[in-house]
Amino acid sequence: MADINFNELIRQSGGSPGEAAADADPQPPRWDIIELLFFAYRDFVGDADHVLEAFGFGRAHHRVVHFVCRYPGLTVADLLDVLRITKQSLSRVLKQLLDEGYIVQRAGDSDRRQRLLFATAKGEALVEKLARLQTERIDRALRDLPPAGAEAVGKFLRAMIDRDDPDKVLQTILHGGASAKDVT
Amino acid sequence: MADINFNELIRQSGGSPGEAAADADPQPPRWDIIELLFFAYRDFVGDADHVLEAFGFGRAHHRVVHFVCRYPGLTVADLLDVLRITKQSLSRVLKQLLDEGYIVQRAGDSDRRQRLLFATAKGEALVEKLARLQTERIDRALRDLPPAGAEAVGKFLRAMIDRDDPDKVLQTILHGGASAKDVT
DNA sequence: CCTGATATGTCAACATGGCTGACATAAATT
DNA sequence: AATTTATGTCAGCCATGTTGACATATCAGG
Repeated sequence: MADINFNELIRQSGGSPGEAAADADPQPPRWDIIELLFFAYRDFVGDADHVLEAFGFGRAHHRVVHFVCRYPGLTVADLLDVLRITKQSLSRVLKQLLDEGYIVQRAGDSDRRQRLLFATAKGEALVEKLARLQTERIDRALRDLPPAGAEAVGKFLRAMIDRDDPDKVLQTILHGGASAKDVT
Repeated sequence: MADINFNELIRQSGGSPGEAAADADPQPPRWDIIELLFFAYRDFVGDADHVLEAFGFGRAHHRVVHFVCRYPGLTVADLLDVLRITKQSLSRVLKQLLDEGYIVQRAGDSDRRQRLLFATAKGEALVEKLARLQTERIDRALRDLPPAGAEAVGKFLRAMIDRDDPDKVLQTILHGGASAKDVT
């Protein structure tokens, strides 16, 4: 293995000292948070990856069945807004999930062009299995924090999300509170 | 657009009530955090994506040049550990970054088989440009938190990362503190 | 009722960035 | 001298994103 001593090699926080020399470093890069986000998210989604592999699915399938399960009656258009992918990309994974009985469609009530999507019991079971894994990791990470700390984490994550052009699901998450029915 | 009322459709937190009926719901899924992580990370990396596109690069290039810039002298093997990809995948993007002058190689001192990687000024400029964008988002999100809140976010992210089989870079991040030289 | 807009589905082609397997070279190690 | 290690490279496959074009069903308005 390589024998580098990283502790001597880490780039120091200050910028290269050949610039204007007095620009007061407006916003020193948050190297720590940037990298922690990378590693944390990698391991977070990694939990699900192993299980998904056994089902012959990928992350794309997880995202689709997750949001359909969580927001029953979601239309295809809504799902496209949430995932921000093209309908061609969606249709590939959605078709598999439909064929294999993880999701069912129903024509819309007021608009019969729409396909309302619902997770089957099979789909719900998969989503819950995956969520359980990820929840374990989250609980473990929140366990050592005071209640105010856990609250801060939620606030932080919300504040990291773009406010402009939020889709309906995102609106619900940001404003409705996860088990909402108390939105005006 | 679809006219679903999400507030009526959100799946309630409790599980399906057809089970053992008295298993006390060991760990209710953290739907909120799971979804916030998805959206937050999507927007977080989205910042960089637009800039990268202008350079003809993708996320893979960003990760490589980022870690090389941050940990100068990183070997190829170390980089593979950090990114957890195969050398074939790495070589594709690494070659481009070398050809276009964002990164340079040098033979190792003690082991001349190794290729120590260093970011050029051009590479550093790109990394800092991207880090500045992401830092703005992070600062914005931390701004409204008390100091204890920001600390909680860091702790949370660290605790979300797998401890087993950590590579050297990760060791440094988790234990060395971002500007470390005080590790025994 | 006809017309145009909308919601969805589908075909074809392509790009990125993962992967495996096989093999080559140079340098270190034994 | 033989083996192992660090790296590079070729060839091909897979998952998942993209664009463009086009078909169908349905809604909505004159």
